[in-house]
Amino acid sequence: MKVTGITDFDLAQTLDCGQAFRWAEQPDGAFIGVAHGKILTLRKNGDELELDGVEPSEYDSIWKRYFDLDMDYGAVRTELSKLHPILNEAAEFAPGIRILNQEPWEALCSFIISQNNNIPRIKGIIERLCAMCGEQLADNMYTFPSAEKIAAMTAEDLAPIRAGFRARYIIDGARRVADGSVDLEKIRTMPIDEARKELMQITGVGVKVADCTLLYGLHRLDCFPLDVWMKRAMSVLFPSMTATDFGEYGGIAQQYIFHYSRLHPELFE
DNA sequence: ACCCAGGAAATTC
DNA sequence: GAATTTCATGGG
Repeated sequence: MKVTGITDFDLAQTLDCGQAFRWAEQPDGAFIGVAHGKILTLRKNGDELELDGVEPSEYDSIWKRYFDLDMDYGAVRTELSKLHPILNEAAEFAPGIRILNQEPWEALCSFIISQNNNIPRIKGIIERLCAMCGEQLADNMYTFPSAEKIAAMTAEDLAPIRAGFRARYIIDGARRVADGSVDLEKIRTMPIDEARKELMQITGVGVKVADCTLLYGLHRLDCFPLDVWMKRAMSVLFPSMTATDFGEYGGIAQQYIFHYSRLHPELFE
């Protein structure tokens, strides 16, 4: 199906800005990925979004929310741009970024894998994890494995995905999610400090991984994850500001700044 | 050989 | 308690 009137949405900016790891750009500019247990192929032409093989009912129940298409990012950008001229520049650099509503366990697991790691290798580990434990949908296409499936495994079982020291963190996270001692849907509506504390029960989850889980998996848009890039950006570009100064949509500001910084490394030499 | 990567745990001071 | 080291793996 095709949806028209889509503004403030660019596939490359949104799907390749470091918030999600399972989308691949095709030579013709389409993006193919797996989410919610389904393969999806996307194309964008002007304000028209094309979703291969998707019925309107599925768009309404899954994909509209996944891509956060009900939120007015133009209005958010206008407000954020008032906070700082460099934030305005970062937002104008990639105005088509949206914060996805990823599945909470996938976000948690992905950002556990992300620690002290680089993005190409994060993607490789995740794809090997999906191939080993997920359900096959097509050639080389697998669902993201459930926490229950991974909870039944050991760190040695995961050795082939080459996650290194993160393997035992993945398993601890899976076990806690599977047995309910970490309840991601309860965490969704908790006060932010309490939510963070709950996630940090998991071995291998500190403040940064917790914040990424909250922002990308539970859509807590006030979370402002500080990784090495963001710490550099804050000290060099925003020395007068702190994370909380960016307000209720700070997570969106964070994504503009992260993406802008990553594509302008010369700013930090 | 060395340094770094969307960090956090383990150890030491 | 705060500062430092270690943890696998792979690429530049």
